[in-house]
Amino acid sequence: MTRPGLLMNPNQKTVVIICGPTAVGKTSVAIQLAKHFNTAIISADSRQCFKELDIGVARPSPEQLKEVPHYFVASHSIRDEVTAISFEQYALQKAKELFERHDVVVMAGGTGLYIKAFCEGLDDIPEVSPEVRNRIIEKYKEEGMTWLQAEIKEKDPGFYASGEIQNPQRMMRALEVVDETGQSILSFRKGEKVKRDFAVVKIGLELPKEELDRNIQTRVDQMIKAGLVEETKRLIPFKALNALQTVGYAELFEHFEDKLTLVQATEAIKIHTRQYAKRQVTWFKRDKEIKWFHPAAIEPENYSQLIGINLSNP
RNA sequence: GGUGCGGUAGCUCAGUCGGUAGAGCAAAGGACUGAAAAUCCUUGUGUCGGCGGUUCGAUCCCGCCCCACACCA
Repeated sequence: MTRPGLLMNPNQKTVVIICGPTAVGKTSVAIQLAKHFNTAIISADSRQCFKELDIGVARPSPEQLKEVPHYFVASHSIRDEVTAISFEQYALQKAKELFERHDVVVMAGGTGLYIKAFCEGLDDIPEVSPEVRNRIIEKYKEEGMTWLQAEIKEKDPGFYASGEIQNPQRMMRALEVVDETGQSILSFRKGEKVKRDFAVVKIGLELPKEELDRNIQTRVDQMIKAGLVEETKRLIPFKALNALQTVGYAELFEHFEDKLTLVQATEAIKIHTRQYAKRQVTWFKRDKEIKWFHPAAIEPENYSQLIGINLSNP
């Protein structure tokens, strides 16, 4: 049981993170694990947290949710502002509460930035007032990239020099920080990792590409059968919200605008989901702390070995 | 059968007044610190339908053929 390098203090509280691309099978692995340790799951998924989004974000079924308590699933509204920072705070708070009664907490999800924020924290950057933020968004809509680039070049030449001057989201973020604080966003980015008072074990799930592609195809077809079109139709009034800039919904909005047939939209969802999965893999592969497994390899007999902890449940 | 329009990258198409060609999408790889299922970066790819002719040179002009679509019979 004791494996050098993997062994942790048996008394230490541990978060077991199940990550990996969409449709790889995180949900059921996480549930298995949580049941084994008689604990709960904190989701790390930037879209499953919205109660208005169900089919399109592959929310765990009511039966699954009943098997194990889940947090950050259907817990927020699409009108709420959910960000990496608010997730960090939410998840840390939940973990703290759960550790009062459990030694292990499971976290499962595909949003790499959220997991990173939870494990290492994000740099402290002063809050930006909504007025400043909205003014920049409006101005960008009117004047476009050229304006944004000129603004950044003038107000934050350091950021301008650092690249990313084709990326409107990053530039707007940089701009709002200088406008708010008078300082470059770079001056706040210390990149220091916060030490948490719990241990973290990161498990990545991976499948051969062809198999993952097949899962994605099947899943998208099932979503359509399960009523994704109707779910999306109800959300048309909210399509401008950030929460709905989401694969599965965006394409169907286009369908409702007669830009795509239903068949074309379904095809587009599959393609965009594949691309999303690829981006997730690129992100997670960079994290050398993640140990990778085929989902089927995660079974009760191997838990302690895989996870490298010797915890049985109280 | 006749007329018209077309056949160019995996797909949709642009283009070359004759000097072997290019966008979007897809694909592959990558980045990522308060929108992250978002946003952005990099990179291929072609017997330009076939066979002949004209020409120093044809994907482009000419002829024939094949295929698709539309209309007329």
